[in-house]
Amino acid sequence: MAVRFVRKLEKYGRLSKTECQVIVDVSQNTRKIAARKSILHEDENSQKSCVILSGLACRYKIFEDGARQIVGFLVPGDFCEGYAHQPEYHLGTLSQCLIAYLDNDALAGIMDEYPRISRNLWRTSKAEAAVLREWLVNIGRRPADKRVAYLICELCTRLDGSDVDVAGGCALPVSQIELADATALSTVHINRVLSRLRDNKLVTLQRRSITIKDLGRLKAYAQFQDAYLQLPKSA
Amino acid sequence: MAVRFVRKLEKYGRLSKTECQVIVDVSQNTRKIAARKSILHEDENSQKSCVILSGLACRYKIFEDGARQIVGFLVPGDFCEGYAHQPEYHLGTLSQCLIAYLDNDALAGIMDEYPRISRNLWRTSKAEAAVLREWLVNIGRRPADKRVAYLICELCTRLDGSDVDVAGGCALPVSQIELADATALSTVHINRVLSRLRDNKLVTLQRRSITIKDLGRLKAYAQFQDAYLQLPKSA
DNA sequence: CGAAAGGTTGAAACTTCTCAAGCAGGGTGG
DNA sequence: CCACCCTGCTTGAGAAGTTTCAACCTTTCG
Repeated sequence: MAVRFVRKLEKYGRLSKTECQVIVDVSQNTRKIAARKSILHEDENSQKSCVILSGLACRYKIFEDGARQIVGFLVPGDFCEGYAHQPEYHLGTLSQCLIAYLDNDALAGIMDEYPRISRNLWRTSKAEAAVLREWLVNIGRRPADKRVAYLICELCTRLDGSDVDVAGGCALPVSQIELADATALSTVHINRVLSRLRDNKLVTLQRRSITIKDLGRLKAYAQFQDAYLQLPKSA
Repeated sequence: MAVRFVRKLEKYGRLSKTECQVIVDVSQNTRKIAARKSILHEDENSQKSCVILSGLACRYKIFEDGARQIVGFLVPGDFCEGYAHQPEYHLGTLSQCLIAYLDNDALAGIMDEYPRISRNLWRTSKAEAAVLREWLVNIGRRPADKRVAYLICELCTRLDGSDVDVAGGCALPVSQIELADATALSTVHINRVLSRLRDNKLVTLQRRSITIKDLGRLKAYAQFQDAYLQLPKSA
């Protein structure tokens, strides 16, 4: 996740010509349906991995009582693997997505042939863990307003690092429900937080698009440091 | 982290004879000092990794205001890498530990020589991410009592999977302060939670040791499933 | 146009935190 | 050897943040 994989994608592109099964997953426009309709059910497809080529997706865990915790977003370029041992986790789309699937057996063969691939996958996984740590800290230690602001900073920064242009504003197909599930807050509270952030002229999130007047101010407010994302340009 | 590395440790053992610098880090008995005294400061030693051979350690992030969030515990056999891009993270001991340090340059050389190492490191990193996801869900979606119970289940299960014998009770050098920092609760609340768990005869945590009358009952209460730890025997 | 999903608002309840004070025990110095 | 001190644990009470419930509004989509 997290790390931009332009270079890596080229590699995967090379691989996909021979090994990958590229599938267009045209999910419904309705976000909720799209999110509920998972594209990688672990119990069914744990032997597959995928790369997000376009669109926005997320990983989430569903509890028996229906509660959901989103544990990460996936932007174009992100690699995502099935969790063989965690059937309660799913991968779902938040918008129309183009996704390249990759059979895990094929991946194993590729790693044998190209040793650098497994090293890159290690990097990928470490980057994902770095993001998870930040989410943990964010949910664990920050109050609601900064928590939401921080998540928005991360999403925008990662989108900006992929193919999306996030200057001042862009499409962000995330509903308040999904924001709530990602930040471990209730939807009602998310709503109040967003209106406060809007009143404070920090960020406006409406109609599936986001407007940030002053990204620097938002980052400062959220105490957001992008080093953990290990973006090429952040160095 | 998370995954038992008995087999892997043998490999590291082989490596350490030639490449690793094995250092005994005898931290003070006082837990707090030990925890505060980090053993891998990112700004200083980001080019080093290590393997915990014995004892209990943790990773944590410190905020400017002194708040701390523990993002993971390390039990014997766990591999731990420096975070070059996240200087606010540290690695600290919770008890006397024996730690093998490994220079990252040496590690890179080893990976060139033994391609399977990088694949194993990928596995390691994926296992760490799996644990982080569970922590995220735990902190995000579970009420305080179950949250603490869940963490205790994880710690005991992982310790049981390393060299420690956890039948009914064992040493657990974790203070209430550290539990609070790991579960994103206040120490006062941790105290009340622990006394409730004790009253309900689920778990007793006193004097640096833990007593569990009925582990199955505790796991059921915490809704703990150990599949994500990918223990050899859990299959 | 109607239905369904998501967004908005208010009020009450609940969980958790903060502040504050006191207790317990282990290690250290007199 | 004892007293002291420091750290961690315990307890109470009030405050704060967040959730829940419920109703209503708005937008989207068929």
